Amino acid sequence: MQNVIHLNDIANRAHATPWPAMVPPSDHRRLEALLSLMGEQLPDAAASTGQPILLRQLLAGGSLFLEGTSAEAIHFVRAGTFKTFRTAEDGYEQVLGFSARTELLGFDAICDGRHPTSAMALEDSSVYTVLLRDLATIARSVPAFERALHRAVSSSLASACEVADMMAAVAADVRLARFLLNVSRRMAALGQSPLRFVLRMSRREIASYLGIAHETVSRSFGILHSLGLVVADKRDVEIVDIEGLLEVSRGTRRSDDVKVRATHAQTRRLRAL
Amino acid sequence: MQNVIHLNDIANRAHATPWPAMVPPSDHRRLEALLSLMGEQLPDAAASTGQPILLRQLLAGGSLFLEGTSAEAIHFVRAGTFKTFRTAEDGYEQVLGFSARTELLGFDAICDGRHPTSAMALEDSSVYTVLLRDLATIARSVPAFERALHRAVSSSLASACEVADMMAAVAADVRLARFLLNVSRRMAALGQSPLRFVLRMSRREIASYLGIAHETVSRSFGILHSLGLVVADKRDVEIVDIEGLLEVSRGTRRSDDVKVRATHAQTRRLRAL
DNA sequence: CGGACTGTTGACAAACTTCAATCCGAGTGG
DNA sequence: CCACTCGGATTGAAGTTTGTCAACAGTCCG
Repeated sequence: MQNVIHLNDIANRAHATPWPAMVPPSDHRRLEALLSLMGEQLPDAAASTGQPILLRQLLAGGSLFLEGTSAEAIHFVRAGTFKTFRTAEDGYEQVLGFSARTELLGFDAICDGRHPTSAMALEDSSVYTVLLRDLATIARSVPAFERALHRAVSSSLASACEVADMMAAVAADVRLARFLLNVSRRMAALGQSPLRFVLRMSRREIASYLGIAHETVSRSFGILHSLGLVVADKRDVEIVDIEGLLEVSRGTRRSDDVKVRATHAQTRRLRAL
Repeated sequence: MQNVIHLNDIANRAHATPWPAMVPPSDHRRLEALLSLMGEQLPDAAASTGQPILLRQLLAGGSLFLEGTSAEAIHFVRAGTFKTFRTAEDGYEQVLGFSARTELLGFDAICDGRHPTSAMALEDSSVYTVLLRDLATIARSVPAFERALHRAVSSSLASACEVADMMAAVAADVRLARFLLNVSRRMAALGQSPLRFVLRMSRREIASYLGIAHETVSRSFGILHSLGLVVADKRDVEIVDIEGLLEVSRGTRRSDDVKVRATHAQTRRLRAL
């Protein structure tokens, strides 16, 4: 309900703002731009299929799609930042990830036709949207698009692993260190400074993402600061000692669990011979 | 290294066992079986492309692929159970997920050509293997395969969300409750009893997956037992009161975090008008 | 039977969540 | 225009959960 209102609102103000909510498709150039974004060569000129690729722009706080709604498209982030999240029955919001330029959103809805998550813009953002209806056609007629899609999906899976990496194994300050290093790497990949950046998400969102209380996030920032590793003022972050931060990020749980596990695995393999 | 040894060993004993490690491709029938497994219609007879789809069989404890090795194929689980995991420098093993029949493994390696995770069989298992070299060709020539692939990838993404759901938000006994319900649903989806099943993984693996100590897993089993919700003897589990288990699984953190967040989002949207 | 592993339980210390108070910045309304 | 409110962020104190260390029962296998 809220989203309907919201989307309408965005659409309504389209005439009054330099950010129209939905740009009508302009064949080929759009595809070219998308492939360029995703690091693929331009399609051979013959590939001008005229398939509709939409450019959609959202304001900070705008929803790209909502949990539970039917899946109609996938989206490649062109600019800005999104968070994906699920909302529990009691209203608790679990942040599942943050997505920046070149990342893919909405693909997890294909398997059952409904979005298992919501996605919201954390700042003014824009995405290339490909309708599911056209997906197979484009993929088949433009190999470069298919490659880009496969890589984007694969990246999504890989970064899902990183989420687990951060949440599952460690103390709060180590989680925060890993999070900051993760952000740092992403910034570098986007050609921005990996040592000085502005977080686009609130402490609460970070806390939900890392699986800790937001007060603990603040305290962990304090710990990293007192160790001389980072300087943070609200959302402005500077990494002072990245080596030290890496050192902290290596902390895990007690590791005796595992060595036995490895031994066990070897045992099983040997036993199998 | 170990895996090379291992695979060779498996291959060596192929002549002495009913479980050959690598079955030579037998065109078309293999593809048909794979598509049937993935819930797609048989391809039109014309689609007999003769693309190699391998059937690979592994013993309990065998590695399907190892973290850091170059990616050469993707795998559809035909039978058995796998765990995927990453090993930290200090040897701590973070379990990222468990995969059963119809699930896809190895796709997260496509983006950079190296496996970010390892996969190991928890019991005797078998997979259909499609070489990356052939992937685009098959996908383009067999639409049903492409659909199946997209759905499988999408499912992987969706279940990655569930991991986050379990690990990030809750007390240990709630995590365990969610885990058991998750297993229960998967069992149901595979046509087995959702109320009585055998876990294929150890307490340590569950603990790593849920991000808690293995002793805490034992204690949480004890709590769920004392609440009259489940009866567990080692890896044999019976869900006695699934409603009660669902009730427990709904527990989250204090939820005031979120409601404000929603208000905030609305504010931003309204402000934007 | 010894060795190795799984699973369970107890005790204690450490870390975290929660509740609470405060500061600050931004937008609202008088 | 300024006081006011609301939410973000930080910090303190208290209570609880959980991780860790340790010991032990049960199982499988050589």
